[in-house]
Amino acid sequence: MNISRASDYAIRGLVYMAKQPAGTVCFVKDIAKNTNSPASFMSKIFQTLAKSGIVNSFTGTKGGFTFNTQPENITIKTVIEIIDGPILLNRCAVNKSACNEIGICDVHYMWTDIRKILINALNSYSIADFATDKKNKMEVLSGVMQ
Amino acid sequence: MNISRASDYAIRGLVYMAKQPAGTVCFVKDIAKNTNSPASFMSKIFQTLAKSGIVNSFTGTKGGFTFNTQPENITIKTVIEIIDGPILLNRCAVNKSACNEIGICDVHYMWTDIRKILINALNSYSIADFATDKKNKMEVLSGVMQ
DNA sequence: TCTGAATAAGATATGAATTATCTTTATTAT
DNA sequence: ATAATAAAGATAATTCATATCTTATTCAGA
Ligand code: SF4
Ligand code: SF4
Repeated sequence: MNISRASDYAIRGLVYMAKQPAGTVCFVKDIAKNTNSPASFMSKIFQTLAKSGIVNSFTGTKGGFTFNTQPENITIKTVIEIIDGPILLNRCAVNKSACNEIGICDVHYMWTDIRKILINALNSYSIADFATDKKNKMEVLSGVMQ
Repeated sequence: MNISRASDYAIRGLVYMAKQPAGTVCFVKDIAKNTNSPASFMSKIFQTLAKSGIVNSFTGTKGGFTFNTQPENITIKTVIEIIDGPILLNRCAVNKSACNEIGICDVHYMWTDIRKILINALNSYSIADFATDKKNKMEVLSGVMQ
């Protein structure tokens, strides 16, 4: 039921990037430091993000990462899918051959239903939502905070 | 993000039980056979369900399991929590000491929000929903099925 | 042009959790 | 007694999450 640590790090790493001036080339070292995450692990994570195309990577001295997609257009669902793979609560959700009960299973439908709800929720937040001042964000996201 | 196999088995095992006449004492052997699940594993799972109190266990010949809570009142959330533990998408959701970013973390609020949505969805289905004829169930749950 | 530092990319290792299975014990009906 | 059942505990196999280590790439400066 948990998302992985890797996804948590990825999201917060991208939020850190989104807080920098647009176009800034960010080093893994700095991203890791500012998110209290292991640099070596974060490096791996950003490799995966780069492969997916949502960030650019530049090797060598002065290398690093920049956004290739606007933070507004990167949803939490997108990030989790890149890092953890397809979002699913039960194996039958996406892969028909993952379970041979499909067709006779009473509860299969429920999982597709709940999965839709979850995906919708994860899609309703973008990286950009967290890049602005925290107080403002809270007010925007929750409507009213006391 | 996945629920465990154990929870999947538990849910389908309980649905099988709910299909039997009320009060029937069910053997793990039969529950496992009718759900295509490993009997030894299912035995372990029902031990846990019994400990939680939602089913009764009877040892000895003609022993087995019966409901201790009406299937209508056993939601999917209940079952998953018994088997997999508290429902959470990220470690910060329930345990404040699980992450030392809490307090400074930009995205913490999001996880509490999405968690609520997920829990609500899991609570909207009960074991009894799947114990009746499949076609009827589909119609009830989805409103209109084509 | 060389050398070295900074960086990402790729390969490997560790550890924990999941998914079972096996064995023994306790209980009960016949 | 015997057979049938679950409970309990130990252990094994597998998979996955997590993290580190090694290699390749790029660039700046001598
Ligand atoms: S819910 Fe049904 S179809 Fe889905 S994995 Fe479980 S048994 Fe298979
Ligand atoms: S979202 Fe923030 S508070 Fe929650 S686990 Fe991740 S870093 Fe910690």
